[in-house]
Amino acid sequence: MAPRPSHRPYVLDEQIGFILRQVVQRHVAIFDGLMDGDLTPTQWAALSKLAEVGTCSQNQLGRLTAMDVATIKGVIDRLSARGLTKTSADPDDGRRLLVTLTPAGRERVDQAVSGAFQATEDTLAPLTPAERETLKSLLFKLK
Amino acid sequence: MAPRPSHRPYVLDEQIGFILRQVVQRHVAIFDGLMDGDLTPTQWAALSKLAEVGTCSQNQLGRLTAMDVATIKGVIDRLSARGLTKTSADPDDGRRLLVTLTPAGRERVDQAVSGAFQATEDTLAPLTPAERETLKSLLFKLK
DNA sequence: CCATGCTCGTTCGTACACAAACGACATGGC
DNA sequence: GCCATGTCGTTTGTGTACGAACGAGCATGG
Repeated sequence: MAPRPSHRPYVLDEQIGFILRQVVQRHVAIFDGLMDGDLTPTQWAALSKLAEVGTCSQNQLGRLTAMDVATIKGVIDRLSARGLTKTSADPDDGRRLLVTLTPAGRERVDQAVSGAFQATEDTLAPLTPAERETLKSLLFKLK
Repeated sequence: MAPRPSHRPYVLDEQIGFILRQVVQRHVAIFDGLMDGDLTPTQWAALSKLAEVGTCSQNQLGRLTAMDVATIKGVIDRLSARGLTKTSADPDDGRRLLVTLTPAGRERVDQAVSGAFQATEDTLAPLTPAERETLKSLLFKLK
């Protein structure tokens, strides 16, 4: 008797997690190249979401951008240090820290939008429009 | 004249980078849950690749696992500190640092393989087999 | 046999990412 | 009015991730 005809071998390069990591790496590299290297994808997520929804609490912004409380804090600290965002206490709730885009922040957003679109475009460049839709709908199911 | 009928709005949640980040987050969470929390996806990549190819140089291992030289160094340092890998100078090339799986490392790999398969399985659970193949082939083009 | 240029590994600095533990505050139910 | 519960933000610790600068070793051309 053969000792269990076997498990198929584990091939790292076929695993979805490993593939995803590489796709993200490529995307981040493209993104950084288009942003004069002064806005990371994470920082851009926070800024653009803030432009989209207006002032909101720090934790709320974290939820909207899929960031941990500790992560969003660091991101907002860095953006505020650069004068792109500003925080203030919520008069209605002593726990909340309200985050707002400064005028400089709004300007940076306006100026960065086209690069952000381009980053999506360049990342998806190897795919046809139909493939892009397919990919997005499949990834949505895995969120 | 209308001031340029407009840019479509930038909606963060539709951008491939933002979606990818969330998919990776979910995958990593699944992976960590299946590994007794003591092997990260990155550490597993290094270990399993080492099991696959046998001893190799540190930078080479980094290339095989899509890690920066600085990143692979940190990963190997931590794995070696835990006794799962071992490094030694290459007698044939004074620059190279050879990395090897220790017996304990090999044992940990054997014991972790099923969890690694399961992580892939659970991550892809929302998709049909056909969709999984489609997704993988699309992602491959974006690597 | 030596200069040039490449690769190897290290170090430093910055930026996510998350768990866990903590104190402050808000709110609903009693 | 008060307590239980839950939310908000902070801090600490660990682990990726990458650019940039560095020194050392190797290999090739001249």
